Amino acid sequence: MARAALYDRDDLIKRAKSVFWKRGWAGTSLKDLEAALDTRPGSFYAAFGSKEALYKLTLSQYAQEGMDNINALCAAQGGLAALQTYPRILVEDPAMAGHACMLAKTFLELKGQDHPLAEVANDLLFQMEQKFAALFVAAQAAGDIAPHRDPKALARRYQSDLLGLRVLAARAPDQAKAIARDMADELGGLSA
Amino acid sequence: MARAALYDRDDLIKRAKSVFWKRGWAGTSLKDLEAALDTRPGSFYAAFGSKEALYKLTLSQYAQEGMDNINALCAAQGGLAALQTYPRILVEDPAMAGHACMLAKTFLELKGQDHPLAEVANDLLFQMEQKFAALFVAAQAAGDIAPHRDPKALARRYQSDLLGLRVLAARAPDQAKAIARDMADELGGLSA
DNA sequence: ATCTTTTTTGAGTGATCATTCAAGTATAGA
DNA sequence: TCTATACTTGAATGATCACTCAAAAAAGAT
Repeated sequence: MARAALYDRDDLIKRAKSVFWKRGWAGTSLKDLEAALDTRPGSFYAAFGSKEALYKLTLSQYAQEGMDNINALCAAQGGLAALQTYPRILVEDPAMAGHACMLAKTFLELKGQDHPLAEVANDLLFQMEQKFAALFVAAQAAGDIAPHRDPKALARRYQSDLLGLRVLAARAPDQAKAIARDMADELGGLSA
Repeated sequence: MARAALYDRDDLIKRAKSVFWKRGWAGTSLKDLEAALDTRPGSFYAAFGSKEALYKLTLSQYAQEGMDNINALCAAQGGLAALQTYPRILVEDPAMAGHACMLAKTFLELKGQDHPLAEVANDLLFQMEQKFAALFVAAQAAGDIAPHRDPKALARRYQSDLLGLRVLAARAPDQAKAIARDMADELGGLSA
């Protein structure tokens, strides 16, 4: 054995995620990361291998947190209520508001350059969509949503609305709140 | 008098717009632009001054084209019908599909770096919103939308939905068509 | 044909980019 | 205490970035 690392790896990923989320892929330089992580190049590359590998880790952590949030909401309130509350949280939680969805930002920034990270973000977005679809299925089984509705279509529309909502939240936070309310109301009207 | 320029300025802006739209601000290098415009550095800087100045011109041209499209739709079909057709066009027109809204992309990429272009994109998005609001007002006056609805709120929601729609259109074009249809249907239900 | 004015060319600028690596430092096990 | 093994440091790498500028080329005016 020998010397142990001075840093907490998960904490470094968390800090990197915050920087990448805000500044994007090309907008974040290694100097930015070294400052945020308090790390010198050698340690950085020993720990993560490359800027791209670290970005990938932050995307996974970001998506996992999103899943955790949904699951917590779901356990506390049930499926449909969770879907209704989630937009409001996205818009009101100071940790979220101000930045749009990191997955969507990554996809939009890098898709046109055929960068591998765009595909990673896209996959994670699809996983989210499937999670939403599962919640719609459950809500339908519980009788909260009329039988003739297609849960997959509802999930896609829900995610699409969420994306638009979060772009607006980055532009005009107060107006986003009204739209989050509208979304919740509409979900309530799906039983007919 | 003396030698005349070899290029058509508007055509150069159009070509630059296409590159910037696809690759984004940081993802587009001057080499990319020189290749797309068939221009050498000296001419480029004589014509546009800087990469940023050209990007600004492309944003304006992009927004102007959007306005023109809306106005044409409006003249042909009337206000509400135009609002209903627009999402479908955005998703089906091969010139549009595949890329999300350039204004939103620009805003999302550059907002976190406090880049001046983010504010430019934001302003143009607001102008679009006001255009939508005017159409909702007209549709209300024509009796197509119930009096208790708030046209400004409808416009914000419409734009938000459009943004989400166009992100999805960049990810999964075929699924976006179904959502464009949903949006049109919902607008038809606003008379109650 | 010559002059004047403008555009075009392309090598060159310094800055910054992500990344590497040899040398220095710290620690667990013997 | 000594040694083996890892981690940390920071100067250096070549590539690419947006941009400049002096010289060459082109064309209307006379």
